[in-house]
Amino acid sequence: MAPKTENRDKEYEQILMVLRDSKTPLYHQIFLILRGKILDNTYPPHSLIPNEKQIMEMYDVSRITAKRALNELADANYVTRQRGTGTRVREQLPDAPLEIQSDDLIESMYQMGKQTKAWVLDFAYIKAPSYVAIHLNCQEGDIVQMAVRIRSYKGKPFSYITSYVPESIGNNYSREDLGNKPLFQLIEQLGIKLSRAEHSVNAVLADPTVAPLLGVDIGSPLLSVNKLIFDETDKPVEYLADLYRPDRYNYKVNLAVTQESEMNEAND
Amino acid sequence: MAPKTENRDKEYEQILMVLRDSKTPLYHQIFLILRGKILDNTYPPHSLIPNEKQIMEMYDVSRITAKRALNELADANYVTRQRGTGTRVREQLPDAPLEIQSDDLIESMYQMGKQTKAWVLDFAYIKAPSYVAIHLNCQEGDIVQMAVRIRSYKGKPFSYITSYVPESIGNNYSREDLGNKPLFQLIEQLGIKLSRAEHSVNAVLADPTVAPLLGVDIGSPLLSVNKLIFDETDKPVEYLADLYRPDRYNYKVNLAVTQESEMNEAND
DNA sequence: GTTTATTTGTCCGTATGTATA
DNA sequence: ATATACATACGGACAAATAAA
Repeated sequence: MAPKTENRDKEYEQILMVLRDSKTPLYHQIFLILRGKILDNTYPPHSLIPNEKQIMEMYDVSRITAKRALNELADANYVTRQRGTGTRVREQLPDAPLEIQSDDLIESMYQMGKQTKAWVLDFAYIKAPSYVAIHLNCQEGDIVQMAVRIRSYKGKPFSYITSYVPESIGNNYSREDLGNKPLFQLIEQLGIKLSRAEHSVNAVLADPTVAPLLGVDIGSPLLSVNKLIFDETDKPVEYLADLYRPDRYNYKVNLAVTQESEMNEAND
Repeated sequence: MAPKTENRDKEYEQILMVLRDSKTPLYHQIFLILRGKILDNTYPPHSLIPNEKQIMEMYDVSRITAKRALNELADANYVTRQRGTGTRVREQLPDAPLEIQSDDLIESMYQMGKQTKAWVLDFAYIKAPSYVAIHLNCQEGDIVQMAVRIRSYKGKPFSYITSYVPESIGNNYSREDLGNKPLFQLIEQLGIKLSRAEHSVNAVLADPTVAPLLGVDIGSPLLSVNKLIFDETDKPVEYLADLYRPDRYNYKVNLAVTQESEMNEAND
């Protein structure tokens, strides 16, 4: 394929441009890329990751740099290296990311509350900004409770959560409550039954506000999940804007075939 | 809160550092940030987005720069501006991102095939790399069919897809077939019934290989979705590593409360 | 209906870096 | 090497439309 090889050359030029323009050492950038693929399960436990020669070609670096990146992974206990075999992902990973199956609404939120700790950064009653009012289906001036929390897993922060709740619901619990119990439990204690949620998942860059709080560099990738949670009467009771460190949290979904889709299939 | 104001100052220093180190103009960076929030529905249609003064404070820029970012949004038909009122998100967005509800396995893949076009970049039979073999539950040497495709929505590329399929399945269709029909349909034509899928969602940075193909800058955020698809006998038949432009694709999930979780609740 | 605050529009002058002739 | 032109970005000032008190 002619255009491909043509592109290849340009790509390689760009690799040099980009990787070298950064202030972080080359070997550490490669370390981060490979660690990312280990933590997101692209390279699952027990798999062989690219060897020194392949890394030399992929990133156009010297063998010294490639080797150092792999050795960093080994030093950090992500992989084991063996002469003649290669570099293999360990069974037990250090700082394995929190994995939560986002299949069932309550169960996933329950697991989140059980396995992680929250720290309330901000807690205030404010006039609903236009975009929050639209999500919560209320008026622009209406008072809503806004809270900003950091969630930690095994003592390390992994998510930055901004929540908006209508005042009528929010003023039944305190700032302290929010640090001790998951928001969904505080809401359910009021006799409100949650029924469903809409999640919209995106990728964004860490901005100067969240980067230091999550302990990442500005401009590193974060998973953004906007959640709108409804009660039994299909009224929105909670709007969340969550940001996650991808190396400390895995958003997982299980999909199945439903009855309907099997019918749709038949129609083709 | 004392620590917060203390952080604020540091943050602002960093804003200057980071935003200004980039070669792209300040007003365009702010344009991109705001456009992202419009496209991911953080700022839904008809909502007011931050005004010039708020943007001046948020990003520590002059009014000229803030204004220009907002005017770029207006020129691109994302918002309408009105003196005394503010800047409001339009009802009809140009280049609205593709939204697919990833609730049902078949339906979501069917919608993807129906609404988008695929272009096969690469098509080859290779020895399964270690990490692919583990996902597909086969041996490391086994032959698998690897294909790389670009998917476009309304003529614009939005996803970079790498697929791995066992040889026994893959050699029943051609490279051309793959450009014309969704992979899941080609597989189902062989009498294989798909039953479930595991999705793992993450955020990554565009590397020099995918960036030009998706038409984004290197280092811009991409949504990464690793998909493992199983047949009726729970054998993995397809492993996909997908990368999406977040401004052209919205990954959406609907969660509901199941019977089980209501039982778990009762146990607390 | 009047006043006031908010928000955008328009204009000035200045400084800096980049690209071009 | 020099001069010119352009885009970016800052600060300040005033006008006009809108909304709230």
